[in-house]
Amino acid sequence: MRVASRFAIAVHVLSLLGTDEEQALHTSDEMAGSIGVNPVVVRNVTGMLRRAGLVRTQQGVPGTRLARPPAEIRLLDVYRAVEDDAELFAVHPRPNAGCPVGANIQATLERVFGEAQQAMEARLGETTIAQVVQNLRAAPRAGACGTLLPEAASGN
Amino acid sequence: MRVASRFAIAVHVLSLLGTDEEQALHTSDEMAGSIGVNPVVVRNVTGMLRRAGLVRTQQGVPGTRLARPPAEIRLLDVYRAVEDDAELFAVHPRPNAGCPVGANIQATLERVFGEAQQAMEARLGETTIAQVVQNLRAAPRAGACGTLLPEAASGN
DNA sequence: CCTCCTTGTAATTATTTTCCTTACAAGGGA
DNA sequence: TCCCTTGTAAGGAAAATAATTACAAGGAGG
Repeated sequence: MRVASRFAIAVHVLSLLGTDEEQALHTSDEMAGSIGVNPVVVRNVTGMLRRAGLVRTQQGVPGTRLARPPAEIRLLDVYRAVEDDAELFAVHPRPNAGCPVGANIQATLERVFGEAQQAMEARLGETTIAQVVQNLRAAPRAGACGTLLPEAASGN
Repeated sequence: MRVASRFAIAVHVLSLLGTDEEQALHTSDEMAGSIGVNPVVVRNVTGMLRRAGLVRTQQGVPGTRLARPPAEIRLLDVYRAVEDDAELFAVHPRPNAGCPVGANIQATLERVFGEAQQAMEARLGETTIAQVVQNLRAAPRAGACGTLLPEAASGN
């Protein structure tokens, strides 16, 4: 459990928007019911997605909609939208500069860790929201998200 | 900053052990001086590395040494030793099962996120401690780790 | 114009992780 | 036996994450 669940929530939001393009009205309350979190969390995530140009929202106007087709939204775009430029690996901050290892370990680790993170991000770049939606449809279950009970968000 | 710096510390430890195989005596205090952390942290990390079969330590006997050559220790081995089977990505725990998206999102996310994590781990599997040590030597600086002042760990 | 609904965002609190430190038992070597 | 080490539990500080409250900003419809 390292990458904040904000990323998973963002993918969930985009999946909701991508399942029925332009059809249903997706408010933060409605989506919060499907995700199981507080509506404010959804609004914070949609705000990040909006600043990244992935969705369109407007203050005062109910609903969130995709800014482009699901096939053109890669999970990497979503990741960067909600995680910004966060480093995946932490490096200890105070190695001893008087030691040959300590003096150079940070630069070396940043390089090696950066390569690993790039590999992860490259994989995220190969999957789109459209593929996620297709995967969700492959194992569908009945129910409508718009008729959720509020308790769904707080109940355990 | 998601993966705990424990991983970076573990790589640092193994780099120290790998720079001068079998030569110097590497106690937890001495390594803690190079890393800039409390010796207990080092002992906890070496304990995990020992249980993973990467180093040899013995209660009562000073020093830690590698259990196999640096070229045969991949960063992936180190990662697994200190992070165990931790999931890199968090998934929101309470999606609404009554919604088609909410009912299937967890399985889908676990698959997609798992692929991304695998890509990252695969990259870690391509780098060895020997390579890290070689990289450290490419930009050496004077100094000896064994003569460190204790303040190095707490000072800023 | 006014009311009602929404979104946007700041601020607070709670919960969980991570990190640092103290303390001490366990154990080998001189 | 003494002195050093490692191993580990336990406490607490600090940071990150999550959940919630509160309210300003703003469009839609009457």
